[in-house]
Amino acid sequence: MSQKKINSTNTLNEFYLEERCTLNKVLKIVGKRWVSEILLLIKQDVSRFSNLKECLNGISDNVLSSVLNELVNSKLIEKEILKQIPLRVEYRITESGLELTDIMHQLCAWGKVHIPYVTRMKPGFN
Amino acid sequence: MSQKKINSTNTLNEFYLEERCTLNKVLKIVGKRWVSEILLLIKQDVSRFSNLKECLNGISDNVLSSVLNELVNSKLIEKEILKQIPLRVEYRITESGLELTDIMHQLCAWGKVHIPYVTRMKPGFN
DNA sequence: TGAGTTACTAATAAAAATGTGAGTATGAGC
DNA sequence: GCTCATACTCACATTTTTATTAGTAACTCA
Repeated sequence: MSQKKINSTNTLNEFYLEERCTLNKVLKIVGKRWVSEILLLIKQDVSRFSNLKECLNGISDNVLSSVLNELVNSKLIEKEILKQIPLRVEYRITESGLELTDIMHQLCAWGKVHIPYVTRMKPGFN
Repeated sequence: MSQKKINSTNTLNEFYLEERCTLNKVLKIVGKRWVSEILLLIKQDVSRFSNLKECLNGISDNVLSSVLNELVNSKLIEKEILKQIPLRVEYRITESGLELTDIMHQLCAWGKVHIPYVTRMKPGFN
């Protein structure tokens, strides 16, 4: 994994923005790849590691695991380890996470109206 | 600038997610560093390159320029080149961008309630 | 002619995000 | 004791994102 260099301009800029407005902290969490999909799947009761993996074509164990950890850490989901054999773990969305998904749905609705007109930069263009 | 490798798993995963849900396209645009700040500043009539730069401690010309281009490209802002000497350019938020900022304010309000409880991963932890 | 200003762009470097493949712990069942 | 399954973790490689430095175009004013 990457090690952060505490004094790099990159990290300083990140801290600066997170101090400046909470929105930047929020976007730092939900703006990462897979995060919103995983949150929405868990909301729809896809609650297990292996089920999530099935639903997300191409995600690797490592990445799924790390996103789940961050979501637990951010209290958007909860993790329950069931004393079963074989080992079984369930993830569930929290009240806080649920509120966030409401806003994400609005964001998505906005996108459906406005994104068709958006041409993303072609690779290598910018 | 970076060149995209069309067939890298990274790029394929990105396309997969953008196909899967518009939300991922939206987050890909607004989840980038500086983007939300710049959009909100332009909404507050900070309309010129140099003024934006003053407001954003530490942003470099290159980065500001590339974010502005992407925002124009995504039709969240408009660019007007004024026939003045010295050269003067003004950016203004569009109707679409304005709608987006409404949702961003909600996201920010959510963050103010829930983020205090969030401990971000320490550098090097995950 | 040459310096100054605004609003950039290009090449490249540094850092972080993302992905790969192998390995781990637990206990069941053969 | 060996293999299997689930749900991971770790070290390392790849790719993208972000930042740095230098330079450009257009036009003014001295």
